[in-house]
Formats: sequence, C-alpha cells, structure tokens
Amino acid sequence: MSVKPTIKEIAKLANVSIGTVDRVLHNRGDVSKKTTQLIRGIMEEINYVPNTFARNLALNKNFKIAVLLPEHEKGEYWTAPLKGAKKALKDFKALGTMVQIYLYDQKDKNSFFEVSSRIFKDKNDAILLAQVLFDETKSFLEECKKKKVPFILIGTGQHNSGAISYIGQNSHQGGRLAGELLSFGQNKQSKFLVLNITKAQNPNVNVKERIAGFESYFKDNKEQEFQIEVFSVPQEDKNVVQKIKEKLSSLNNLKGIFVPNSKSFILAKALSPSHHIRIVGYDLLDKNKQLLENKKIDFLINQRPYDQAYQGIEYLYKFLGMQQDPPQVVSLPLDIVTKEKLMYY
Amino acid sequence: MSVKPTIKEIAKLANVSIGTVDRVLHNRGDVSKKTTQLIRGIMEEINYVPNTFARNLALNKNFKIAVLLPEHEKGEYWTAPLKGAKKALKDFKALGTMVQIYLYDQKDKNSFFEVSSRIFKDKNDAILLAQVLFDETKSFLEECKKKKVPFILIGTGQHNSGAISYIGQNSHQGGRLAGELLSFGQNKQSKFLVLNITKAQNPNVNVKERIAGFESYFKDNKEQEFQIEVFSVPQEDKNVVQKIKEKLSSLNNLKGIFVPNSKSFILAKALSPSHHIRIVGYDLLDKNKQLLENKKIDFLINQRPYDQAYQGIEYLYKFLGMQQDPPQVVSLPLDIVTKEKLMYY
DNA sequence: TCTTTTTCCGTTAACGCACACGGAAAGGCA
DNA sequence: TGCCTTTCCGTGTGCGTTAACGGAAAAAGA
Repeated sequence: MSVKPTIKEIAKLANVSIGTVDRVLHNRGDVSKKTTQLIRGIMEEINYVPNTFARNLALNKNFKIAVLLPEHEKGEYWTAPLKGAKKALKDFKALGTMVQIYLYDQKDKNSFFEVSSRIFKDKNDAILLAQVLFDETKSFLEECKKKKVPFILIGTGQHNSGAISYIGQNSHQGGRLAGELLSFGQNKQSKFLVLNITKAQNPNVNVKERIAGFESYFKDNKEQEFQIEVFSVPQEDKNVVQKIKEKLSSLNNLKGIFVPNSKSFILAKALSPSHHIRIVGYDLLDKNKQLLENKKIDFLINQRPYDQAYQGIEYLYKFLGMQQDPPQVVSLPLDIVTKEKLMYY
Repeated sequence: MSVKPTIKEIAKLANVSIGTVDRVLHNRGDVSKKTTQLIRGIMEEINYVPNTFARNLALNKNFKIAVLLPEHEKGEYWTAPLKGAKKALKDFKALGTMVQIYLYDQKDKNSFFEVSSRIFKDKNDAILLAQVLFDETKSFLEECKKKKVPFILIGTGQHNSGAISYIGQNSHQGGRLAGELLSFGQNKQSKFLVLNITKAQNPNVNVKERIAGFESYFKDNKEQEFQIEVFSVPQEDKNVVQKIKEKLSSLNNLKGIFVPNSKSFILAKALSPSHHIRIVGYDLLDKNKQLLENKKIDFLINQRPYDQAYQGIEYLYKFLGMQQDPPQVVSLPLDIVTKEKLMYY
C-alpha cells in the first residue's frame, strides 16, 4: 500500500490550484508559460499518472459498441469471434460500455440491410465487423464514415475503408508458413498442390494473399526444386469432390496439399482413408478439428478469430473512452495447431 | 451513449436511501428481510452492475507488487518475463498499482537472500517470482506464507508451495508436441535422441516432465515403431560439445533430436554444418532464434515467458484489488515457432 | 488618468460508490 | 407509564479528476 501522487499534491508543490494543474494536464490553455513549465517539470519529476478511476468517473461516459456478424451454426467459423465478443461484453460492462450483437443472414442481402440499419437506429457509438458480404458492407461502411461512427474490421476487409483499425493476420506470411510446413523434410522432387475451394459469392482477398505467400516461399527457397500447382474449384459445384479426386489422381508424387481457407473438410471427402499426403489447412472449425484428431490432416493455421473480436472491442473502447488510437493494422501472430495442441481449443 | 443504472436509481425505485442499497449490495446486514428482497429483486431486474470506476475511487487502494527474477544479459531467457513485467508496470500504474522489480545474482545465494529480504522491507503487497534457486526460494516462500504475502509462481515451481496461482505451460504436453513434430513424416525406422543438457545446480522439474511427455507420445503411437533414446550431459562439463559429437556419431539413422530446455545452442556447436537431423528445442533465446533463422534447427517451443509475467501481475492485481481468485494453475497454450514465424518475436 | 480588454488563475459542483455516524421507531421490561 | 435495547435506515463526507464559472490583476487603448 503506497500512495500515488495526485494533482492536489502537484498543485501544492507548484503553489497553484488544482484547476491550473488540470489546465496544463489537458493543454486547455489560459496558463502562463512559466507556470506551465513549472508544472510540467514537477509532473515529470514525480512521474505523475492520472488516476484512471477518478478520471473515468468524472468523465462519466457510457458507450454502445455494435458487433455485426453473420448468423451461423455451432462449430462454424463465426462461433469463435462471437464468443470473443460475448466475453468482451461481460468484461466491459463494469466499465460502462455496452456491447450489442447483431447477426444477419449471410445468404440474404436484405437481412444485412435490415440488421445494419438497426445499428444506426440504436445509436451505437462504434462498430466491430467482418467484411463478409463485400459490396454491401462497403456501402454500409461509407455510411458509417458519413455519420462519423468509428469502426474496426476483423479478419477480412479492405484496408482503405476508413476503419480506425484492421485486425487480422498476415495472410502472405501465413502462406509462407504453409509452404514451410508442407515442404519441411520432404524429398526434393515432391509436388505440392494448392487446393482453392472457392465461394462464388464472396471472393476472399486473404486467400489470394495466402497463395501468393505460399508461392513466394518456394521462390525464396529455390534450392529445393519443389513443384507447386494451384487448382481452383467452386464449392457450389455439385461435383467438387469428384473433381478433386480426379485432380489428385492425375498428379504423381504429390506430397502435400495446402488448403488456403477453411475448406479442408471438403478435401477430406476426396481422400483415400490411408493417404500419405501432408496437408496444411486453415481455421479451427469443428469439422477440421476432427480431421486433425483423426490424422487426416496435419496442420491447421488458426486465425484466432476469438482474439480478433475481443481485441477489436478493447481497441474501440480505448478509442472512445481514452482517446487512444489503435494501430492502423494489427497482425495477430500465426498460430500453428497440431493434434497434440487440440486440447487448448 | 446509453445510461447505466446507479444505486441512486435503485434507491428511488425501492423507496429507500442509497445507504440501504449499499448495505444489501455488500451484505453488511442491518436491513430488514423485506427490503433486502425488494432491493435484490430490483437489482436483478434492471441488471445492475456497480460502476468500477466509482467503486475503486471510493476504495482508493494502492498496491505494491514485487517481481523477483534473476539478473541476466540481453537476449537471455529472463529478458522476456522482465519485459512483460515492465509492460505491466506501465499499464497498471494508472490503476494505482506499483510494480517494483528485484533482480538477484543467480550464482550468488547471498544476493538472493539480500534482495528477497528487501522485498519485505519495502512492504510489498504481493510477489511474482520464478523458482530458479529451488531451495532458497522454498524457504523464502515459507516466509511469505507466514507473513501472509500472496505470491504467484511463473514458469517453474513446486505446486504445493502455497502460491495463489501457478502460471506456466503443460510440460508433459510440450514433450508430446515435440514427439509429434519430430516424428512427423519420418521413416518408421528412424531413431530419435532426447538431448538433456543439464545444469547441476538447478535440476528442472519441467524438463523431466517434457521428457516423460515425449516418451508417452511414442508409447501412444506404437504403430510407428520409432526408437528413442535419452542422453544426459552436464552443461558444466568442459567436454560437453565433444561428448555430444561422440554420441551423435555413435547413432546410425538418427533422424531427430529433442532438446527439452533452452540449450539448443550448445547442441548446435556439435552439429556438422549441413546435417539432416530434425531438431526441436525450447525457448526463444537470441542464440536459438539465430539457429532457426539459419535452419540449423527446425522448431522451438515457446513458453511465452512474457505473457506469464504479464498475466501473473494481472492476476495479482485482481486478487488484491477486486478479490478475484485466479485459477490455481494456468496453462498457457504451447506455441510452435518456425523460421517463418520468427518475425513476430 | 480612466476604461476596456486580455491574461491568468482559484473555486466549486458534479461523477457513483463506500462507510462511518447518528438517530427514529419499535419492542422489551419493570 | 417510563426507560432501555434492538432493529433498521438516512445523512454526510471523501475518493481524484473534470470543466464550467467568475474574478483579480495586468496590459492595452482612450
């Protein structure tokens, strides 16, 4: 139990009133140069830091933060950020910040419009969201800018959208990591496949970058002479599995597959029960975790969507309540998940 | 900007004064059953949560937390928890909590006694420490118990020491992970070596558990028929490197080495420049990071000492200031580091 | 010199909660 | 009836900071 210096003590030391101290503390002017410097010096010397509790109590601000995400089933990707948001909801309530969750139907654009407009009606002070429906979200973000509602994009989203922060993962580096994990200890003559199972409606920028990163890894490690090939197939295609099967059997000496999105579980359907192909995928969906558990695949790169959402709300809170600007881009460290690490998720 | 209910409003709704509301809020008695239930009901209904800022301001508590660690050079293991502690120092200052750092000379037991007794003299309210000098720390912790000073052990330490929390990593699981990473994609006839470079003064429990975990992994995956062998050699031995070299050349078909502590950099000295042995080590010392960078080793398991220290202080703060009990044991997720992930550390 | 502006600073009332103090009302006892 | 507990509750002050208000002193203008 020690004591922290207060503005009152600074005032006494400087022979002024607390009002004056407060004025220099917040650069509110109306203070002579001499006393300003005197007070600044004293603050410096005694290492003064304002009491957050008193500060926030006096400011007495209550904020509402909206979280906008797609509806989803249990075990899907979006359960994770939702969990993070709910944790934040709980943690920040005592700090006077309300977190409200808004879910829309990904397949129904009207649902998006309806839900997102409700965010404005409810007078939220800030928004956390993922840019899933690219174009619709884009115009929504334009409106946010107009109305001066700050927002943070998580996971995916265009960087020039006006977000105060973009929280995600370095996709390029993720691709490189995948390259490293796939090629690691393999024969020089091995062949690797990038299996891009696309979603027609929402082309994903991250996936592109991951593939580019994957390729760049092999460009930087030429001495290994691996062959890589990219194969794309739309998820909506009725014969996806068949097409993948054909592709696989057409390749000899295939030693590794990189699935640059969460669709490993589709690839799994096309694999023979006891294959010897190393597989690196993305995202800890329940289905994908099962694949790890059963050793059908080897590595999953975790985007840490839970942390993305939680940190996003934390940043919004600090932005609103303590005028702290978050970093423009926050890159969460890549997280490699193996069977033996599953217990943590 | 919404509004949060206050005790004043509850008082108005219940037709009592705020004093009465406060009494039921803290179970301080002196309230009739009827009004108690009435007020409880209202709180429930409007979902009342006390304002943390007002609460802490009124309580106005200032704590001192001591961090006790070994002195060290830049790039060594202890730089990381120290960094975490310094970050916490900065973050918690505004919350009225001071973090004071105490460093002792690992090789000088008197230094430990001197420094640790200073912790008591300075009237710290709680302590964060690592049990490096096992016996000396043990008696120090006894004294803490006597003086009722709560403490948290990080990284290493006996679990029955009376700590309010033990923050570390699951060593057994770490060993299993090492087994997984080493054996992954290797020939069935491969041989693996556990290279235990010991430190005579401080036998480390974690290392033992890691080795046991490593062995358990292969016991659970018998179909792979790998051979494993454990080789120990004291770091203080003048001929460590030579002895390791001899060991390595005595093993044919050696495909992997597991170094269950931070001493990979010593093994590196015994390796031929272009070896083909897969190596899994521990801890991100500068020297070890260099080895990853140069592809002399393949994986490092990161104990996340930075987070251990930071979280430890956070828990102590919550324990002291908000009477929240931390979990008895906190296991940070295992973190796999490869060359392509180095940029994050 | 007197008036008007500008510069600079002190005072004070919140903010929501904790807790000590004191006191009214009701019950108990003679 | 009078006096004394016991039960229950209201009042008031303080925590450190914020920011509005007002006013004295100095500077500028007449």
